[in-house]
Amino acid sequence: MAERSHFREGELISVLTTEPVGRPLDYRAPAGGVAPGAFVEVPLGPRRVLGVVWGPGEGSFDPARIRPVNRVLDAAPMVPAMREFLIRAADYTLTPLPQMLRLATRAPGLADPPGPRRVYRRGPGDLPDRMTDARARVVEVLQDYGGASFALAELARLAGVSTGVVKGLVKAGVLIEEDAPRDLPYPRLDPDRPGKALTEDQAAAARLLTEGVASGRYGTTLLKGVTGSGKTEVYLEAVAEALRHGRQVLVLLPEIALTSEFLTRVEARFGARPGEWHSGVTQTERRRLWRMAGEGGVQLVVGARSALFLPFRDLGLIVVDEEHDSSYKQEDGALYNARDMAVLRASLCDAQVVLASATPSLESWVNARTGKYRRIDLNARFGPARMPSLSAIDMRAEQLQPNRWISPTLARAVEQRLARGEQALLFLNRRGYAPVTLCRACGHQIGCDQCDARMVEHRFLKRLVCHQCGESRPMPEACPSCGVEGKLAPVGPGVERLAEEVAERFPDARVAVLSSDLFASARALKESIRQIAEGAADIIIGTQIVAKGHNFPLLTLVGVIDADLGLQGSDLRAAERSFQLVRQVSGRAGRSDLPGAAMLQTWQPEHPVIRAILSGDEEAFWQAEAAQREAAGMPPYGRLAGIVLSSPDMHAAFDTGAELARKDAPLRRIGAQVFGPAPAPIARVRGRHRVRLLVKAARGAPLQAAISEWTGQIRLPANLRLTVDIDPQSFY
DNA sequence: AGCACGCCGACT
DNA sequence: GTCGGCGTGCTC
Repeated sequence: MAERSHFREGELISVLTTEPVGRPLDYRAPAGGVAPGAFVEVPLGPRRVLGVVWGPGEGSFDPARIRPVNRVLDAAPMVPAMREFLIRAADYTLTPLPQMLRLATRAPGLADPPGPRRVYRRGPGDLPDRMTDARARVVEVLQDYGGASFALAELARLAGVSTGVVKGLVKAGVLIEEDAPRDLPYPRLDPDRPGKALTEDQAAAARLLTEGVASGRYGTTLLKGVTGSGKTEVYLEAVAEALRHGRQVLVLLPEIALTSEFLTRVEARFGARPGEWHSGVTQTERRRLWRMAGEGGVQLVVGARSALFLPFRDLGLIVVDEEHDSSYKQEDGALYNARDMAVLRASLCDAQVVLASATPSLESWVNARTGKYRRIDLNARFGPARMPSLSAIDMRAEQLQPNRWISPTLARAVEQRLARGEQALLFLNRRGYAPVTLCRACGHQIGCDQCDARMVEHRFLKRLVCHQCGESRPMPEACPSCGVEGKLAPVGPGVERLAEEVAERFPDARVAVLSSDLFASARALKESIRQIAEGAADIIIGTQIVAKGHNFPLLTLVGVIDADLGLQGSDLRAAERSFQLVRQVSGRAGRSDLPGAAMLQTWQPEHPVIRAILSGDEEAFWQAEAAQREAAGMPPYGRLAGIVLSSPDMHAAFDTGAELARKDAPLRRIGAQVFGPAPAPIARVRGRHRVRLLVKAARGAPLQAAISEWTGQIRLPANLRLTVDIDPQSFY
């Protein structure tokens, strides 16, 4: 993007704001001028809003009414590649550009003046007569960090003391309290510290990634490695190479719970902690990281998908860890897939992308096969650990009591592990006590008032919870439909109910339930996982959060309670997701030197997905799945877009849907078909009725342009919202 | 997103 | 006559 480097005072400039005004507006450059990409505050009607200098003014607006920029904010200007990224991402996802800019400015206090903050450091004074353990720890931390200054809370946390101890040391003359500028750069990472010794395979893989980074050009690599093969060590070498070239790195992780383990590894490898970006970090820290991304004061950022919209100055590498994970797809607000947007962003700033996974998405697998991505396989597990042995338990042949879900075969296997002092994991991807609550008097199933979903009993909370909208209410005594008391019965298992069965059958075992809703915070969950990994439990009962990259060295048996869950339904990705999930969770077994086993309880052992998992022949599974999608013209061989119309009035939504379906000429011109309108999978959410249309097009078709033209034909009635989801993750 | 403008029904 | 319902459109 060739552009002017500076606009002089009074010159006409166009500014993109975060307000939903469809295009940039013209303003006059302020005193002292302004650079393209600069973050500015501009007047808009009676308000002052955040904006970015987008380029020279258009000049089509009445010059007399053009107002000047209020002030230029104290932040590094957004680089051209970042602006281009926002434009392209907006075009791709059919999201208005201002909303895209909002994603890129999600940091608190961007407009604040750069004021000082109170910090604490070691002074020249001697240690006081009254030394305590707590005081010694504070002094030790300060020594470890060699004269650095800390915010009060941060220093107290690092030393594991209360803030009072720090204050006390100030009084005693040991510490100095002073003002320091805000938003300091992050400690430098040293890429040349020795890393872990790599195996030959790992070193070869690392070499390929490093060469890519050193080329200074765009490229995407699928790094496929079985659980425990050392993917992280390998891509950390690519990170090191980017750091050597002075370029920034972003590592995306699907779960906050995984970050702290990763931070520890980064610290061990590079000698300092990277920047951290997710919903759990403090506001001050978010602000600091956002600014340092632009200034180049942070070399490595570890974060959730929204970190992709940080205004990096010079991004040289993006790692998308567990790239198949469905949480990379943002499902509310702007609909984007962070994995795909990472590739887009990298292609615009000459960066490399590493997509890491043991069980890649079919999209990435196909892209690697067609040569669009490079593929590197890590096959051997690191050290003595081997892949677990896999077997099916045919539930048709098992003697199962009513309301019991652990088969005798699985129970015997669990008993063996208990006898040997090893751990067993029972995996069931269902939160709560029971998925259905049924009235035995009238047959009524308790549903959510706001959604067309069933309420799930959470016995631990003594409440019914809607997993769709989060609505909850106390567990009733009487049936809300017929009023009869004491006839409500749970149907089917959730992890809480499974825990009851386990407690009955294995009364001496220590049982831990890992389900996201049972923990107050990501921190608490993480701590619990750490204790369990160290042996604090004999039997672990878990939902899918256990499938995501945690290490349990003592674990030698994984029992999948319902391997068929997720095979039903007509969801495009049901087979793929089941395959990935079951493989991931069975990969938890036998990570250290103990051999592991995984047992899958299934009612249909002959199902192709179950057979593919058991055979261990992943390539055969992908090939079969890819052939099926290709024959059906489905992604990644065809393109899809989902359109959801929502309104409090069901008829209004349906009528508009029908009108859209009738006026499909713009779609027909590109050879696309429209299906629907039909009630969306969850036909009612928070009192709004949802109607869905599906557009299917050939791979190369200009889908976005056609959809814009198509939906632009109709005027939406008030109260009716239309959202477009390009490349939807799931639909029915 | 706000906020003003404006075009119709119910009130003093 | 005038207050106020919220549908429509503008913000440089």
